[in-house]
Amino acid sequence: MPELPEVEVVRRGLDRWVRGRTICAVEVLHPRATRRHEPGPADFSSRLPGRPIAAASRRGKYLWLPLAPDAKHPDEALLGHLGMSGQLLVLPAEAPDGPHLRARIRFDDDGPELRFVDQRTFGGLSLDPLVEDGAGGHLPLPVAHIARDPLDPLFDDEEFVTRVRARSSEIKRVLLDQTVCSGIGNIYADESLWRSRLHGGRPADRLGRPRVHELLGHVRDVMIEALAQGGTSFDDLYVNVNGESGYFDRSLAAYGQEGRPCGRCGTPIRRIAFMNRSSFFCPRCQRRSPAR
DNA sequence: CATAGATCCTGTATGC
DNA sequence: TGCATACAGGATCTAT
Repeated sequence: MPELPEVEVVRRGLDRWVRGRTICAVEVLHPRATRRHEPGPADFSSRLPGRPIAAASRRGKYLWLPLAPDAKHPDEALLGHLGMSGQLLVLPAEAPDGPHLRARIRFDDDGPELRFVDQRTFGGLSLDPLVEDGAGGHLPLPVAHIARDPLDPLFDDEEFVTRVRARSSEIKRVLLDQTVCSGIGNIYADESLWRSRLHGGRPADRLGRPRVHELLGHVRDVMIEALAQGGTSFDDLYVNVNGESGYFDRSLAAYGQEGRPCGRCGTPIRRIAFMNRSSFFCPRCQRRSPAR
């Protein structure tokens, strides 16, 4: 599932293969692909041709391609979210359409095209105005409420710790709240909690500042490590989140490891249902009630 | 306002 | 074999 490191790999691919090119044709093949674009798929398709792509940007799990502004067009961006199963592929125009192709973007240089492929259709594309981010930058309007991510140079560690400790919810839920800190999904939440020896069910407001600082450090570490691995498994003409093969060899200590021995103490990793999904943890290293 | 839970979706895996 | 069910889960919506 694409979380911050996977999305960053895609962003880098888009920056390399799509930035500077001018869109010439857009096809929407599934209505859900543009459901977040309020004016509808026809409007989405008709407003993009002729617009050059100026950059490839990201905050948390959101990706966007700022479009070069001109006299007729204000600052706006092609915004994308991969959801659970979305892929943005750069492929030769003659490559056959694979299954679950939801949208196609062609360029006026007749080079490789951009395809949005999404089996479970939780992802989507839209065209949105850019607004100021309060620090001299811009971001798409639907992303304005999303917090900076831990790899953002302007991420404020002290503010994060304060905001986490202001919440009475379980710490895992707070980690997954994209308005507190963006980019963390179920996998990296479990991995960070395991490294921190924290049970995801611990109330956030009962953790001391040093504990939350340490947790943030582990969040950052696990993301940087995953990014370093992800950067190697892609070939050039293929901008891909290969949810199955590319990243499943990540060295996961907790996520998906039910029944396998904890890397620290050997106790079998347990799986419990939480927030309509699974949580994996070591029942010995990660106690719900802290030892006295 | 903060919080918790339901909901969207479809291919794959599992159970009877 | 075939059908039904569980599962994967990010973001948003609704209810309290």
